[in-house]
Amino acid sequence: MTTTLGAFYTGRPTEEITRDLLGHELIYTTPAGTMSGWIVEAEAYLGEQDTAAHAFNGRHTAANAALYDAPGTIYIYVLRGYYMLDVATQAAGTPQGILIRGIEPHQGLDLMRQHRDKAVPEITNGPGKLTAALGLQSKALNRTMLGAQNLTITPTATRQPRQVVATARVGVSDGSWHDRPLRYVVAGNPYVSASRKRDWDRVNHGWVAPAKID
DNA sequence: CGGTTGATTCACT
DNA sequence: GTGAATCAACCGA
Repeated sequence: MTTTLGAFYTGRPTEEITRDLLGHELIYTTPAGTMSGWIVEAEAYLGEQDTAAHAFNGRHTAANAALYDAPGTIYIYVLRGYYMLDVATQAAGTPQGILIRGIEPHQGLDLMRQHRDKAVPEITNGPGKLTAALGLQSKALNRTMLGAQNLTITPTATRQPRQVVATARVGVSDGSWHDRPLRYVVAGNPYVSASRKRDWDRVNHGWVAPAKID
């Protein structure tokens, strides 16, 4: 059987895919070095019906065309000067997707610091922050597939969340879907955006087991 | 072609 | 917690 990386992103509801994506590792390879991190926060956007989605009501423009592409296609857009990283889910023509909102750095933290001079966890605890840390400051990869260039996400989880919590999406205050629990986070992880210090799991960061020593 | 708008972040109080 | 910066993209004229 042929398994493509994109196969992970279709065949079941986008909510389920989004929840499942926590613990997968985002890996960006550049001439200066490799940077990677475990996904700790992500949001599902469910297409034409979703009042908060870019494809709400069938909106289809040059800027959001990636959402209509094959599952596993990278969707990058700029919001208030910040680059956002999404992955298209579902078959081509069904414009659903996942916004990556937080990663826990694994490889290349020093390189991330060169791109974004902040202490942990502020370096990658938001959607615009993590792209800045990676130095992903262009739309060059928009509408390309994960794994086709120098940005990929592991097809399976490399760490397992102890508990996943679903909440309303951040920055979605209007529309009938504003309360839907489509944001998934690794409970207790410090790299979850706007998380409280007192809620952090300082020992395992909300994972079932500590990271392996490479 | 100009006014408006965010799936945000940061510096303040 | 609140306000302001910021800018590509959208939309109506």
